[in-house]
Amino acid sequence: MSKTDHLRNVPIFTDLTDSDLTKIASKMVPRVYEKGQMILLEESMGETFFIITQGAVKVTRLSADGREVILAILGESDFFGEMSLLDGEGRSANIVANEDAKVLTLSRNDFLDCLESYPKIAIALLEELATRLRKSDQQIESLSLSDSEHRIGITLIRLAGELGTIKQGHVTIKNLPYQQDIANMAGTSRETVSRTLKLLEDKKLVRRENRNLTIYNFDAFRQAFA
Amino acid sequence: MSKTDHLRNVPIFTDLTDSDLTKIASKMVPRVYEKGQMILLEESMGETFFIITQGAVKVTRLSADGREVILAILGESDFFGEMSLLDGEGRSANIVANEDAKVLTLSRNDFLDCLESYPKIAIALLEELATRLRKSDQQIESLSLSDSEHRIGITLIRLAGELGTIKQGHVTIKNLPYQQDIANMAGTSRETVSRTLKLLEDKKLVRRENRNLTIYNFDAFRQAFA
DNA sequence: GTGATTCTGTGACATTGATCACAACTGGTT
DNA sequence: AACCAGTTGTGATCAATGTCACAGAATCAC
Repeated sequence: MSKTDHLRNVPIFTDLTDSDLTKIASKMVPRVYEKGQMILLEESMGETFFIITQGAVKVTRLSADGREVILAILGESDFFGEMSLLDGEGRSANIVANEDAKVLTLSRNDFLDCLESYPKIAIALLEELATRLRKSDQQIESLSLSDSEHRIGITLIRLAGELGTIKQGHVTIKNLPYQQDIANMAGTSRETVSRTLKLLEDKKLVRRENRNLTIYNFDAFRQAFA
Repeated sequence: MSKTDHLRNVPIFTDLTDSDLTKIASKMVPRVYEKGQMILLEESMGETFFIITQGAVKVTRLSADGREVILAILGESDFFGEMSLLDGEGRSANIVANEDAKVLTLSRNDFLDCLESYPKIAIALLEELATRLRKSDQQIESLSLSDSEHRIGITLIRLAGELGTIKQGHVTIKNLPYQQDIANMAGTSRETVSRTLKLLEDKKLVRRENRNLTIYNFDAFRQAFA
């Protein structure tokens, strides 16, 4: 798949003509990372915009004593790095390749040029940031008000949205992340995730086999937890 | 103060010329709310953009059983309502006047027109959303990793930023919100806030008198909690 | 000023869920 | 097959903090 083809799938570029896409694509530089590799480090100045063309990355923050919060897991056609470019502050999160990943990068100036020259990109980006803010707000709510079982349920819903495939009403998350990662997304401990997944299985809400997890009735599940 | 003067103070309009400001101001309609009044209701479709010219509002989400999370407290020159306009989703939060408040409103169409006609507004708005997203991420981190004392400390820092006045190194928050509201911002209980404020006072980190709270050494305080 | 209402302080108690410790499993490697 | 590192399951323990209950303060309304 060509660079241009990749760009076409990215929400913020969908409104552009092919020739505009090609122009932008020509400025983008591909890079490759292996699983576990750090892509962006907290505290460093962000100077690059990234689009994921293959694989997945996790966006994290680390506490002083080394514990980790996972803010998001991003996959193909998702992008990151825009925050520092927009408000000029240093990076506030780390990005790590969660599996082998390929990305396209755009320099600060080229990115800002795009925004100036294509107002549609700016507006689409606003849309995307609004959506992210909405998700963050939900996350804050659930961390504030829900117990660990609900938080884990909500985390599974998030994962289903990002990594799941639907098949006649039930959603399967292939290659479920490690329990430690789920814990870091849900703001709880690894052991609690282990116990809760078992509980959900006992309640016949989900089934696990190998590294896959299936939510039997996704709508009911959402109803129960969100 | 005229409408135009108010607009000039709003970050997303600062780059505009006076004549542009006047043009926008002419489309804005003022409204007044009294303390406690609901300005926007969750679930309803957002169709208006608001700028606060006087007073303060709180942005909340409510759980099924009536508990409340306060996502933000907004004051003069802050704005809200833009999220639904941008991504077309229904409202995800409630807005309540926290004290008597005056606002200027802009209709959906006029707002979107502004974005199209003044790319600078779009870019400034991107900046603002990036900043908010950053704050949300911090909030998620602290809810996930910090104990109640730290979360309350961080909440006081947020409040200081929004409502505080600096005076030779120490910051005073006049008219400290009720403990219940602080609890709803910090994701803890009212009683814990009461005990923790006392603890911070015992540690000589803050002083309380009447409804004001002073943080003696703001930098040190931030160091200790953020 | 008096009463009513709303906020705050504080003890007692119950509970959630973190932590520790270790066993069992899994998947890859030699 | 035997090993090993990385995951997961599970019991025991315990501290943090939510909840309940009520008293004392502050504020508001008349």
